[in-house]
Amino acid sequence: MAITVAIVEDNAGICEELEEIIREDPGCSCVGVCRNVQTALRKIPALAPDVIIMDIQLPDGSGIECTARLKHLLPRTQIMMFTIYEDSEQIFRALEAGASGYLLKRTPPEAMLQAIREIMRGGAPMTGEVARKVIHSFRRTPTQSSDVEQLTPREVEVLELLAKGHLSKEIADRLTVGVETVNSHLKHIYEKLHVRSRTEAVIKYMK
Amino acid sequence: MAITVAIVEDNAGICEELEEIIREDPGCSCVGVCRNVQTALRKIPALAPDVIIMDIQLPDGSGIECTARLKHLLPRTQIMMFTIYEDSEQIFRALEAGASGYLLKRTPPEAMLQAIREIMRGGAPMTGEVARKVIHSFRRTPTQSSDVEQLTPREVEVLELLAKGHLSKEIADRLTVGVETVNSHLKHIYEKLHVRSRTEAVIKYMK
DNA sequence: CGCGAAATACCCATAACTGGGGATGTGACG
DNA sequence: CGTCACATCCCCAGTTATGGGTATTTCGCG
Repeated sequence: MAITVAIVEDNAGICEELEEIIREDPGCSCVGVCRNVQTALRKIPALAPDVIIMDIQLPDGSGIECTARLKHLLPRTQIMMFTIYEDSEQIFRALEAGASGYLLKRTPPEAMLQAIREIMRGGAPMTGEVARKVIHSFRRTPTQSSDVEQLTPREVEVLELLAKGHLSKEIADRLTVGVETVNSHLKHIYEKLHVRSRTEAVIKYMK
Repeated sequence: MAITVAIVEDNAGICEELEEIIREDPGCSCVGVCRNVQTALRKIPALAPDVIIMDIQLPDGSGIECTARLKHLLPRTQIMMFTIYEDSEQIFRALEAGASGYLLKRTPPEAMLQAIREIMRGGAPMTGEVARKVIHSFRRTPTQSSDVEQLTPREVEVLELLAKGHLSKEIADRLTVGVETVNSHLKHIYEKLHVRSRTEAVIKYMK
């Protein structure tokens, strides 16, 4: 059975090019084309396509907002961003909204079919630069760890419970020690993390 | 000029296979092979290869720890994980440690050369399943918004300052209102978020 | 053995927070 | 005009947290 694809894209040229490529492939069929957010939200839920190709810059709103709404209505539909924006802000917001792929428009159109198959296989097709930005966002800044890592094992244990929102008394019970002990640990934690309250400590711990 | 590659891998068969594939490519050259973490940390810094292919399970420790140390010594070297582990825990820890690629061992060896070129171009080669897991980690859970979004604008303002670690008094000054007002807002915030302390509120706010 | 770090526990004063009450003014909405 | 949500302020009693001590035990290191 063919993969059903819907397109949300305002540029007529790109739109037709995409449509043609998809129609030419026997494994895919294009079931709908929308030129703006409003039409997309009205028509696509009924179509329930397997894949949506989504532009970001649309005449009546953002494709990211549109992605969030459609993903909510169609959780099993895979949404692939197809845009000129390659700044981290747009990328992360699109992924938060529920996109599973992110291709830049400079990507050769032929690669789109490849990407559609990839996204249906459970992959996440991305342009190389996008992938690198995503990966980089995981990088742990070596600053914070330096602070947290000079805590003793016991102090880390206390801090973990603190970061779950427990009171000192609850932490004491969990560790089967006195409240006074927890207070002592907290004092040391505050000193080492250079903070003045449990809230600040938790914020620092959670980065 | 050829791309220099070092391999950290304990399995002799895989190791030789990788080495051969790399040697056969005119654009790459294999400059070192290590069978464990200790050797890798001793030999590779002097080799300063362009790319390191890193296993995770090594006889004398974790390739993730090894990745963190090598990346610190050689910031411009690209490190590609090559492993059987596909659980999110390992993936994210490897990326945090500084890896720029993550291939599973079931990946056909021929794809390795492709991946090496990709990683040098500034990309981030990943197996499809890995890419999807990475992307999914960005998904915003719709739970948070439900709770937080029923706060009034002013309450959100207070919560934001709370999440920066400020005391009630500091929040009051920043908003040019009395401490009592901030306390009132806090009471309402606690009710709406179903929490009992500022720390819990901040945790909930930061997800 | 002596030293220091870590974990444990206690005391205490001050400060901050929590949760209950009530009170006022404003602005939106029907 | 009345109602309601919101923001503002106040009081107060009880709890919790903060920061300054001190002290004991255990454990590893030289």
